[in-house]
Amino acid sequence: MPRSFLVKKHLTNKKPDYGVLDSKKHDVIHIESSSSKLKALNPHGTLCPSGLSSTFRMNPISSGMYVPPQNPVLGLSFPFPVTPGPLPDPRSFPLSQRVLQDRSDGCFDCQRAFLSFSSLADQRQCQKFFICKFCEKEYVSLGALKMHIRTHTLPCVCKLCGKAFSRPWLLQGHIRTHTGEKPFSCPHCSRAFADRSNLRAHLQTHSEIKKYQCRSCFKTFSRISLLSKHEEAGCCPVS
DNA sequence: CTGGGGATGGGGCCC
DNA sequence: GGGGCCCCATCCCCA
Repeated sequence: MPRSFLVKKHLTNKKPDYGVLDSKKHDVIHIESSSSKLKALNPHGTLCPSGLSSTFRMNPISSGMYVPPQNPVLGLSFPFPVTPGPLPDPRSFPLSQRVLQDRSDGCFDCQRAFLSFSSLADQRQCQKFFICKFCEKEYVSLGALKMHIRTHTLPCVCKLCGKAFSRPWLLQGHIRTHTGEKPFSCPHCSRAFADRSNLRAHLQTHSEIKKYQCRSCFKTFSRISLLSKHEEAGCCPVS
């Protein structure tokens, strides 16, 4: 359920070793482009001896993508599309790749590796990140991090069954499963729900035109999950 | 297999 | 900065 633009998630299964990062600041590699040519620079701005040919290799799985060897500090790879001429705006990348682009937009004051194109160098900015000590997720604000940490500490405990939740209102919703309280009523039928989101999903069942439509057969569905199942069944091959 | 309800998770926004 | 709420998403289960 990757939805947030704030949380930084690791694209690869291998997580970065921040301890190593802290101790080997000088090993961070800065990768730049010159037109369509790529070169690897060290933090001092000088060309890495290995140069492009030994720094990048073609991804055997995804043609058209260059996948550099894992960053020696972060243990991460930085895949990005290869396009001759002007390089694309990273914001146009799929979110999964944009996360890595965002991650790379730090500076050496932050002791973070970064990956950028020279055409976008002026867009680079110093940006602090707040890292969860439990799972290493990164957040752009301390408040967001504190909120996230609650998902680990689970401070809200149900007195009736002992189940713990990260937020008071999650506990409140859970308590309704004990009390049977259903404050959210459907205006079209007699049904009532304990959760507003579930009422919203229910309201879709009253609508002739559902929110989610198949691109192939134009059949509509009340939930994205139902549409996904429909597409996976083969009605709407992904173009 | 499909559609829908129940329960829950998590980031964002507002006060 | 914290709490409450919103919205979206997902998983599980059942008819």
